[in-house]
Amino acid sequence: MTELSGLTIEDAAPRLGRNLTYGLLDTLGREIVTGHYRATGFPTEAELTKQHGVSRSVTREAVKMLTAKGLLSARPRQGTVIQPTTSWNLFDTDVLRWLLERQFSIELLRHFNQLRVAIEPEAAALAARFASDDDLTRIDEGLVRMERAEAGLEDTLAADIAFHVAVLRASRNPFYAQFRDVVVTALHTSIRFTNRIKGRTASVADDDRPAASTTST
Amino acid sequence: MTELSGLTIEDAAPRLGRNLTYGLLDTLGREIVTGHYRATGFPTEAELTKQHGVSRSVTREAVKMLTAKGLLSARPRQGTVIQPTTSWNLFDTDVLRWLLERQFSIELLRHFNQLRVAIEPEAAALAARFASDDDLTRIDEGLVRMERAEAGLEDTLAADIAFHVAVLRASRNPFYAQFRDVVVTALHTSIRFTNRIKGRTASVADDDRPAASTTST
DNA sequence: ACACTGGAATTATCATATTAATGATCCATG
DNA sequence: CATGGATCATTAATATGATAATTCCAGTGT
Repeated sequence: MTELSGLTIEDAAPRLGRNLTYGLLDTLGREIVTGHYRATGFPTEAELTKQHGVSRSVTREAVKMLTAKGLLSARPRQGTVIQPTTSWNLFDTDVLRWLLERQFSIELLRHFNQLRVAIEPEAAALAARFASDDDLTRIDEGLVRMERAEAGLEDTLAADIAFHVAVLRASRNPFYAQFRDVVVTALHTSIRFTNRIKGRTASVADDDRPAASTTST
Repeated sequence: MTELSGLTIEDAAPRLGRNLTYGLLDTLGREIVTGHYRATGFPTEAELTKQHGVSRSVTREAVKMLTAKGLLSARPRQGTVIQPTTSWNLFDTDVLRWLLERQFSIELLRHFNQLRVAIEPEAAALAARFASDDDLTRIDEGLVRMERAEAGLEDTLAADIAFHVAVLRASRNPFYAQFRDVVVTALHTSIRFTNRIKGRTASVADDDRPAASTTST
């Protein structure tokens, strides 16, 4: 279901089990965001190695990656502790995916859409000023695909993503472009876990306007 | 100069030399963003340990953290390679700081302000709807401090940061709140490297408007 | 040309030992 | 009783050596 293989998004797919370290990273990330350690506190390095049957190298490197993403903090004697959610990097696609894949993610998705409301119109405005010919081509292709999707000829989600990604990229602003992976992750994850996304088709009409003004320049 | 100790921002200060791993992380991060390895390519794990005189553990963990931030990618036989800038996580405060501390950061700062233009008004709008009493108190305090700063009684930058952080927090949206550390890092870094920021005082008038409407609810 | 195979380079993993940092405890001293 | 300092225990940090897994490249045969 939801055929997406034809897209250029497969590189965004996180090879979870690429090796032991990434596997442990994914497992621990999920457990942290789902509150698995709320009562017990996060285990020590030694306990982790024993529980997961991996070497200390793997454990330490996974913990270091989680530290880099803002989820953990390690100090001698104190052990490894989970950081408050405010310091988690929500714009890290791994963190965002873990958060969206758990339950109670509906509210997070609502918050994310509150962000898109601010980002995407401004991105479209920037795109209108700075987009290159290639950027405009990509936006047009996205529009065509969305029309085809409306007619049932293509996957709606894939077309939606392609269009929004094209606009973000066309802004020629690295901070806006950064939202590319975030948007892909959010839409991708949300559709996989809630196949009944309401209100998305309604927003297509809004998306049409700034894009049309962009392509007309 | 620019007394900032009175703020609650000191926890955002990155203890660079906390240990060997973080020291190497910082060194390598800086070198990567400044293009130090553009010609040679990134060294192998073995070369890094030799060049920096640290153990493989330290090297591997620093590389793993840079991988988590999107700057590197490591595979057997291929070695460790620098990722295209589009995959760097700009909303990671380390990455952002490295980018801003190098030369040519003026354009990045301009792009960042293009982002703030989209974020902050919407954050203020959300704050007007959802801010708690404590949030409003913090916003008012920020306004008072900005007035005092205008009169030369307090550091302008510190007051500016305090106000904007208060608004972002009051939005009650984790994605907007996430920009807290980013804004702090950007303003903090930019002022340290360019003591002659033009146009900042001019923007105070703009900031006043949405905030006033917020506090009046 | 083309598929296959072996070797070499590099990261990945495991294991163990030692060092450093830090919170807790205990004790001497006032 | 309080208090400051020495000591101890715990945990992450660092170092090192060995082995495995991955994958690019060159050669080899067809």
